[in-house]
Amino acid sequence: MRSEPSILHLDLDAFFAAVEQRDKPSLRGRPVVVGGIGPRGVVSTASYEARAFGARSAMPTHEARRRCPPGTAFLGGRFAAYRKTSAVVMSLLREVSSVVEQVSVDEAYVDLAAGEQRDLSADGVRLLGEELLERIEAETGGLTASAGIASSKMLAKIGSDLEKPRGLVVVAPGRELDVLAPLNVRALGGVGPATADRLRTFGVETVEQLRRLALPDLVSIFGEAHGNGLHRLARAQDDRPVVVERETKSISAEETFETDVADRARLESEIARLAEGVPAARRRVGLRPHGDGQGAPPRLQPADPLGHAAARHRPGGRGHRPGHPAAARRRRQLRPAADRRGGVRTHHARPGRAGPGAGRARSRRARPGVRSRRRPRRTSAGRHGHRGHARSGVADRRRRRARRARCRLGVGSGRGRVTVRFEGPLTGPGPVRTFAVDDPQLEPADPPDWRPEPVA
DNA sequence: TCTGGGGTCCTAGGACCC
DNA sequence: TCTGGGGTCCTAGGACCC
Repeated sequence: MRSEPSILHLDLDAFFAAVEQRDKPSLRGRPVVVGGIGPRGVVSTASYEARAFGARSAMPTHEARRRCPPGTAFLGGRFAAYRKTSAVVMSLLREVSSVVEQVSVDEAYVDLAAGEQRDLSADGVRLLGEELLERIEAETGGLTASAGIASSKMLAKIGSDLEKPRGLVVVAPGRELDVLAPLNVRALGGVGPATADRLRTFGVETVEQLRRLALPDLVSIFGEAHGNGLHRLARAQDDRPVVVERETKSISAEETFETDVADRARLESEIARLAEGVPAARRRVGLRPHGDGQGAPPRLQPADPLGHAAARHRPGGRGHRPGHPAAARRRRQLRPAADRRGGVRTHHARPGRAGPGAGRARSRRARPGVRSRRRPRRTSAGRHGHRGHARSGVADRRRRRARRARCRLGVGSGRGRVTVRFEGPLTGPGPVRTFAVDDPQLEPADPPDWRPEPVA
């Protein structure tokens, strides 16, 4: 936490919907919903008019249709237009400071303390923020944004959300805990539905109540990293720096089928199709290109025909003993009845390989699993200390059951391979099969002068 | 027919080694 | 030979974010 309010968080208001309303005057003043418009689509952004009827982002589109009146516009989205407008805003931010961390297409942090000396008093940064919001409005054709300015990223982000739309909140140093105390724990970054559910069982709903839980209790409930993170967040302890570039660590491709797919052959061909796009996507983000970038498309081949690995790690199978009769039965029974989603993911695409740009990447990467459970890790609510998981619990088990019932097709990854797992309800005969996608582009070394391409 | 698609990070636990 | 501690490497699973 800094001694001055020198971190600004900017968030564009109902961004996708606002771009649509700007470009199509007939939509102004009307409810607009942007997102997936298919039978299984979800809402990306609802305009404020649509929010008045209860439409929200992440809501299934059919639910938004049910809530909104006739005349509501449901749009699939024009991402090129959104990116173009976003670029205008980001360049305005870079005029304010050279240290701008773009978090997503409509959100960024700005370090006001970087570079030239400026007035970092509460009044000074308020004036700066006011001018910034005006410029954004003028240069984007009327789009509004909200900003929070505070002594940490956490408080800046919370501030930008407090008076949306077109809000500007400066959290004066020393006032952080007062701002935080009455908020619901969900306002804290890293507290999602699972953590909030779990906290509620301990009678904790607000940040103030969270602050009364002792650190050892939080750690025993949520584990080392998440427990420590919650303890710090509740006390407004956050010293994450604003960083200009973020390294891409994994790429994936995923699609939800319009209708559930129960046919194994069809499933395999869909996965193969998705997998073919992965090397190209990887090149696009500058992750692990090699040679001239040409290579054979990935192939699917059976890797573990009996599905032992998949069975061992099935949800609910933790602590499962391989010799147990129930385990053998479960192995025989594993077969998805239907899948609604397919996907392929690669990540940590070049573990342990040297190459220009790779040194920094490797040193920053927390290698999965390389971690002693006895030695307390230095955790912080900073870069990644406040994420984690909630163990077991009724809600947790309920969710796991729901996941199985949805027949999700899960996808994992490994060194130099993409593995595809099938998950489904434990019904019917037939083994689960794990497939490896051979990707020749993962192996060869980079040319010595290779540099990652900037992420678009 | 409730719940997309792109990511990040953390943790449990098995295999293996000393 | 047995037992166990401690560490590393890796996979799978889960929570969370926009």
